This record gives sequence, C-alpha cells and structure tokens, in this order.
Amino acid sequence: MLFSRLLIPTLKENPAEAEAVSHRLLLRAGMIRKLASGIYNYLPLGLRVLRKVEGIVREEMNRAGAQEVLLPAVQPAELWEESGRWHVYGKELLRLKDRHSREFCFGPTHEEVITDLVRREVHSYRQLPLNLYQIQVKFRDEIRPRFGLIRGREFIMKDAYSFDVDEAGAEATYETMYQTYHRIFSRCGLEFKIVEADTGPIGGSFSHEFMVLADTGEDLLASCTACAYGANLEKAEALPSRPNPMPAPVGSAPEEVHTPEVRTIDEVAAFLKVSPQDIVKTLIYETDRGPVAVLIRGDHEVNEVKVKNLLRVTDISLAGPSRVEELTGAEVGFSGPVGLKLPIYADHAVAALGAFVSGANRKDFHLVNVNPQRDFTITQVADLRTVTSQDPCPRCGAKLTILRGIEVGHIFKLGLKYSEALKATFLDADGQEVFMFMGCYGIGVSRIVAAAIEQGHDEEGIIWPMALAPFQVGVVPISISDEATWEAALSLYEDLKNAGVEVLLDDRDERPGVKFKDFDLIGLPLRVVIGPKTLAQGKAEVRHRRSRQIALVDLDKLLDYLKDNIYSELHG
RNA sequence: CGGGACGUAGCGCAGCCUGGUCAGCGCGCCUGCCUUGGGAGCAGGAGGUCGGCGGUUCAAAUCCGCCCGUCCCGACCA
Repeated sequence: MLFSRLLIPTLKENPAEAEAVSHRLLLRAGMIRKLASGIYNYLPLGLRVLRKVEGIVREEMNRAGAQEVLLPAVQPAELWEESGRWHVYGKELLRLKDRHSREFCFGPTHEEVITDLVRREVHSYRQLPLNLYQIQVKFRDEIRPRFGLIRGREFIMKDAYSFDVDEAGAEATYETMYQTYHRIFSRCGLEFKIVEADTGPIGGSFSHEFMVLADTGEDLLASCTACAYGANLEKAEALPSRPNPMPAPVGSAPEEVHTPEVRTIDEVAAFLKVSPQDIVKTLIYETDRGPVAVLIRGDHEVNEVKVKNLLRVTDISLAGPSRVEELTGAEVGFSGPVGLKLPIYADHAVAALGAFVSGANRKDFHLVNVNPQRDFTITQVADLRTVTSQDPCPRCGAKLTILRGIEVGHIFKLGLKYSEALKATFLDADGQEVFMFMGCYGIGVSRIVAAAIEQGHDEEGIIWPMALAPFQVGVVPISISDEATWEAALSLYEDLKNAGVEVLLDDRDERPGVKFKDFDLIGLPLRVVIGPKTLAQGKAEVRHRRSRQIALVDLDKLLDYLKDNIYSELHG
C-alpha cells in the first residue's frame, strides 16, 4: 500500500483525552478515533491490526475444532427473561425497544442466544460435543469506560460456547480451550499469566483468566515466585495464619477504654500503643439476606468477593452511617463484635488472635482483651481477606508477588446453569433426556490490540510484534524526487508485494525526518531506507524497530533478508 | 453513582481571577518559492456559534445558574 493513499492521520502531540500509553499511541498513530465515550472508529491501520488478531484467533479456534457462527447483536428480551438475567444484569445492559415497543437489548454476551439455537437444533448425543464461536461487536454500557480500547463500551469479542454430553466431556473441552488460548496469546507476542478467577455473575464452577502483564492493568493478581500458582487477587487464597503471640493473657476480661474521637485503625493503634494486627475491624454489610458483620484483622483488607461467595449473595455493600448506628448502637468507627446481634463472619486471622482490640459499640470507647468465642460467638470462620505480598503461596508456601494485568481472555466452566434455565437437553445413548454441559470462553479481541501496545512501545511510538503489525515492512525513500532513489524503492516495494510481504511504501513528498518519525510511531517491525548514499554502495539500510539495530544489506540480498526476518519472527 | 479536573480553529494550548483593542500562539491544512538522512526556512492564505441554554450588565470567552460532553480516582468486566 502507498502511504499517501491511506488515511493515517498521525498526531505530533498527545491528545488531551488520552492517559494510558496504548490509548495515546493508538490515537497518535492514526489507528483509532473516538466517536463517543468508550466508542471508537477503527481507521485503516487500526483495522489491519484488529484483523491480524482475529486471524490468529480464528485459526487457533478452528484448529481446536470449534466452528464459527455469527449471532445477532440485537437480542429479544424474552430470552433474557427466560435465563433470569433481564432483571439481574443491571444498567450495563443496553436495552432498546423496536417500533412495536417490543423489548430488546444489544448483546453484551451471547449465552442466551447460543443456548436457544442449540436447544432447537441439537437433540442427540450423536451431535455432541459442539463448540461454537463468533467474533463480533459487543456492547456493555460500562460504568466507566477508560483507557481507549482497554475498556470500551463497544468492543470486539471472540466468544465461544461449548456443549458436552457430560461433565468429563466439558472438562476435556475446557482443557482444550485452555491450551488454545495459550497458543493464541503466545502467537500474539504477548507476555501473559494464567490465573484462577472468580466466576462472577456469569456463574459456573471454575474459571481461568489470561492476563497480559502491564502497569496500566486494571486487575491485580497474586503470582507465586516459585510454583505455577496464580490467581486474581479477588480469588487468591489466604492461608490461615498462626496465632499471634503478642496479645495480653487470654484470661482477663474485655475492658472498655475511653478513646475519644479515635476511629480509624491507625488512630486506635497510635492511641492504645498497639500494632494494627492486634486490632480487629468490624465491618457491617448489607446483603440481600440481611445485615452481617465481618471481622478482619486491622492490617488486612476485606475481600468482598469472598464475602459474597461465602454468603451466597449477589450483592453486598457497606452499611451507611445511620444504618451502622441503628445496628450497633454507636457511630461508625466504634463497631465491635461483643454484644452485637448480627451474624458474625470472621477471617481466619481474627479467629487465630488470642486477645484483641475492637470497637465497644459505644461512641468514643474501644474494648481491649477481647477473645474470640469467649466474648462473642463467631457464626463462621472463613478466608475473607485479600492476600498481600506478605502472604505465602497457598500451594507451595513460597513468596507471592502482586502484579498488574489486563484481562484478555477468560474461560468458564458453566455447567448446567444456562442449559437448565433454557432447557437445552438431548437424548443420551440410553434414551434419557439430559441437560447439556456448557462452557464459555471469551477473548477481548480489540483489547488485545491495546494490550500489545502496553507491552510493546518506547518513547518514539508503538513496537508491534510481527504477528500483529499492520504491515511487516515499511519502505522509505529518502527523496521521491531523486529518480534513482524512487525507482529503487518502487522496485523493492513491487518485489516485496510479489513475495507476499505486507509492505507500506512511503511515497509522500516529505522530508526524511517526518517519515522516520511517523514510522517509529506506527511501529512496523522492519523499515527499509533507500537513499543515494547507500544506493551508491549497492546497499540499503534495514532498521529493526524493536532493537533499533540497523543492518546495511546488499540490494540483491534484501528481499531474502527481509523474508527471513519476517519468517523467523513469526515462527521462531 | 460518589470524589476531582476540563471544554477557546483539525490537534496542543494562552486569555477568564481583575468584564471593554482578546479572537490570540504553536503545530497541522491550502498556494508559491526553497529544501531533502531524524518532525527545515521564507512569503501569502483559509479556518472559530469561545460546549449549549438562560441570567447579570451599557458591554460577557471572562461573572452567576442550569444542562450537555470529556477525562482521571473508587464499586463492574473481555
């Protein structure tokens, strides 16, 4: 392609609206433009990258035996009512009405539609297993779209849904998808980490997330420095800690201490001259099953996902100030478990304490020498806190690190959730009608584009991996008015095209500096500069974007040199 | 939805506090000359309802109110 004929509106300066690296560079490199918050146009260069990702995803999904379909973006409300999600999904679901006032939504995901399709068309175990996928636009009316393509409201997703005759089959499919995802992200040139994940509202029994490691990642994950253990921070298990040797003798009774205006853990610790780990915070939560108290050691953070899962509720929120007063008899900051008439859920670390400090449920007072079970009853002890880098790996005991990641893929074992709700059954070999075992597998295709930039860039611009680059080679003639230079560039361009290389020829009448800057910005892996100086020696200059290394190559060896480099980066 | 910031030419910004020679700068764009190995130079030129509506005032980009939009920090997710 000729540079002058492509719409590549590069920007010299950073757009004010963009903060994240990938967002800035996608805009500056002329790959995307914003239409509305979280909604973007893909320009020619951006679309080429997107197509590269799609191509890899398609190849690997097909290789794994999945079949491509294309489902509608607009879905009737009835299906969502049937699955129960019409009323559960919330504001994130973009709801619409047609001219007859019939209700629809713009699909944020397609479990309902696919299950409906399969229940109509599949009736025998002989037709199973089945794995169907599509690559399509999704819309989720996100609370806060951000970072350009990383969290858009409209985005491109590959979603796959599998149907198996039994749990063992479903697990085999899950394993296949696990391996397939590994291949996909490896081919995309991404450095990623596979972690255990909470299943969230999609439901199901277990799942893994594929995380691209990057500072701008919105997710935190715990990763073992020794073994393969990795988990989303909201899922990562905290091992029960050993009893704390510090506190006062277990024998003495709780004692009220006057602590005027002393509310936070730090304030209490300073005032009573104890360490935060000798204090227990009592958090009052509202749930759809009524209010509960959660006990967490002062130096720990509550993990609301774990609380939700333990209580088997879909929503929890911290009780407001007036509600706390109503339930505990004291202002926020003085809650404690002693005398509290609520179900009390304690983290392991709290139960392991000998005696601790807590609120007294009386304004300006705290209790010291509080003992679990002796002074109050714990409804249940569980893992309710978020792990820290101080925690040991739950598998091997080695050190954990906390990393940031961008979730680019997520695989779920769904089980029977949707097949039961939508009655997707088949007849097994014994003529019994049974529910299909389902799994679902998502990849954020447009998000991969952004994630690749987060991992591949420098001060000058994007550094694409060969597999995702919009063009593999850029050809830059120093001057298009110097005939020999232009002829040599054009001839190389034709040769490369004929050899099947994706090449961009900069035919613009610009000064060399302008072209170099633009090529650094758009990040093609290989750049060939044709100029009078090197031409006189029968050579051309090849610059590798990532390493910035420059090679002077004989003109007659140039084509092979480029082809070899492309091949080795794609397949080496 | 809570907290913070912003909205002036395609992009980046100044001007606003202290209302009146404030419609300005840089980049980009168009024409011509010149130049060609890391975003050149000269000359000429096009382009703006100062986010919108309303109010105060002799007078509003500037002060006030409401609304819209955008971004950043927290609860959702590929």
